[in-house]
Amino acid sequence: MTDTSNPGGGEGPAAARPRNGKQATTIYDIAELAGVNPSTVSRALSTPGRVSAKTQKRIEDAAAELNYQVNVFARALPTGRTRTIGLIVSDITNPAFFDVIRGAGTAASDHDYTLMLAESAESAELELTAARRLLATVDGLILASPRLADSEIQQLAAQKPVVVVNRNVEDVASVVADTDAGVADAIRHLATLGHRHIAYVAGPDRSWMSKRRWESIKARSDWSGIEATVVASGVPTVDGGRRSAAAVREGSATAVFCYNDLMAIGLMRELQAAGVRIPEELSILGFDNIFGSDFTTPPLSTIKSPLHEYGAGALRYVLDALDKGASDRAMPSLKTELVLRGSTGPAPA
Amino acid sequence: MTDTSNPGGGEGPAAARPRNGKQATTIYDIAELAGVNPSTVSRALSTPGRVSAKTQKRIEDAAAELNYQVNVFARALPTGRTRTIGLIVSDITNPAFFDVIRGAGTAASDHDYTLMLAESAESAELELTAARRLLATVDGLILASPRLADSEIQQLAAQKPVVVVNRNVEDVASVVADTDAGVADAIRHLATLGHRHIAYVAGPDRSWMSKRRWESIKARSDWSGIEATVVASGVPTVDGGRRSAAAVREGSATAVFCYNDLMAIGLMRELQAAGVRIPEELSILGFDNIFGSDFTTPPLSTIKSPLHEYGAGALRYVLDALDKGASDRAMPSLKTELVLRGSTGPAPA
DNA sequence: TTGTAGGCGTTATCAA
DNA sequence: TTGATAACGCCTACAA
Repeated sequence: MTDTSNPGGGEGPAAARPRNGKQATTIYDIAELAGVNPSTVSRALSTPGRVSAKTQKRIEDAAAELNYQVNVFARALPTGRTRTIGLIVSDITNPAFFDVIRGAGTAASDHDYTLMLAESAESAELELTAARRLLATVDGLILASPRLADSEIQQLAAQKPVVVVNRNVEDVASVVADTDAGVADAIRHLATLGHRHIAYVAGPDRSWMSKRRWESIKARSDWSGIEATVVASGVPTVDGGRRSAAAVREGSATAVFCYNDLMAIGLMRELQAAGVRIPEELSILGFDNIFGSDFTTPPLSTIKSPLHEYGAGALRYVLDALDKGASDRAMPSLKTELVLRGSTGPAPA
Repeated sequence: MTDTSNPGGGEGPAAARPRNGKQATTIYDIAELAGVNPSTVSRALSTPGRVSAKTQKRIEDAAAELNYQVNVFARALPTGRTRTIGLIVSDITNPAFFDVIRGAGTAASDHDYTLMLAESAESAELELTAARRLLATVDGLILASPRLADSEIQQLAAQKPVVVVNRNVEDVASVVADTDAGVADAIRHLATLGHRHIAYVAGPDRSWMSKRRWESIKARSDWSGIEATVVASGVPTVDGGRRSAAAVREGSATAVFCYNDLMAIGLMRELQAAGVRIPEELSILGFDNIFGSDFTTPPLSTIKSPLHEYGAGALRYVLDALDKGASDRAMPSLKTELVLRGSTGPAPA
């Protein structure tokens, strides 16, 4: 269709060097040009301060002139370090991970690290494969909403620093927000609006956070004298939400929390398609406050998660663990927050 | 807040080896256990077929018993190959890239390659940095909707196989869909509905595809005797679309194409907020058919792009280039397609 | 402060 | 078919 020209001539087995045929420049070239020993070049370039200012400059100039680029593999071989952090998200199409990714990415850049991103498409097997593959090349790993078993995660964490996001695993560092704060506000709000019975549409069974959210809702409802029940569970997608519509209608709840915004959107649309008016007949709440949660009519009320901080916090933690060997750094306290929009209203009479 | 326990004891400089203290097993260990030379192990494990069936099995058994894992750095040093392909997207928060990423990711897995994902956040500088960094470690690179200058891309392509998506760059392989097909259908549809004047809200000036889409719209409008004008341009986001609302209202067009769905959604919402009824007073069309483009009220009419195929096709091309050295493989012919939903209707009288 | 020399784990060349 | 041996590019004791 468009350009099908040769994107670069192959030159057989010499794939290591640039395709223009010239050898990539090494510290030996620099050493020669600067009139010093290669080891001095290595020191100057990797451990600034261990070389006299004069030779430092000479070496830097030579490096610049030769357009030198470190060979990360050669460096990784003796050190084992790559200045790279891996991030695995359970579903790249879930906008909730946008900000997690951005947060981790910018935090990585800030520290001159590179982020390697992979997704598991909600599959535990794929996740394990990706994790193992990544772990071989990165210095540390962040698992966002992992579907892996605790034992598998612990096994990974035994090899290199690992941080899980949105989940707790014994002996593994984790970044989780305090869901209680947002949930408390939400339930207080619903109580004020006259709701006496609320429902929860849960996420996947393997989701630690889905359970956590339910516990929070349940505790808070009890406290407020409101009845709360789990009416369904499913995949944490728009489609999963759609499929929960029947169960929701069968119940007698006048307000329903969904495990996340995606499910809430699916539920709302399916219900509306069946003629149910939102929020007049039913109030709907999501979790996370993802991109697009305000596109719907009515716009979705939701409990906002500090997505960006998940990513940034997790990354900083990994870096700390890398630096200090062990990390006793306290995780920042992250809070959720109620975002009221149009999908919640007074309980029907 | 949650678990802040030590995610793994540091053991000082020996970061290369597993944290349990044991050395990682090498081909030397296998050689010893199997009673052969390390070089034979290397052959057996990397170039199957160059070793007798008997020793092959012995080596594989030994490798399995010792739970051997190749050291990718050590392998990359002499070969220069990592079985890794880089993918840089201009904006990770644009759902249009979901399927591009998925397409490339699964195609990579199919061929036992790993995808490294990075984003440039619509910044040419960040993109160049990311591209250079990636290029050092990957075997090939895919640039999706790059903001780089042609010359910069050509420079990258001179080093390793590079494919650009959604853009044409001389002497660089590219994957682009035929926008004419979908645009022709759309304009025929609008003409039938009585529209005589349409507008185009363009994307970023650096976007090759934005220009391409305009050309297609213009050509097709001329052909149908419809007047077509560019009324605005901006960042390809919801917000960018919002900001084009004023310019759109000032014009006299009764139907407007936006560079992408994100802009179309922003425009529609801004207009609706100002009391404009869609599609009664104005028809709106987007491009790509992204996730969420049907969340709006009315749901968005759009021209669907073969997003998944962009990713898969680009990846296969890179792999081909890697294999054959040069690649004269023809790109698959990709077509766009009109998706009619609720944001288009008869021209107002 | 700088030079010397050995090693990181694999692949590749050359003999045997 | 297999074994010995030299790269690959960099880092790091150790010695000067």
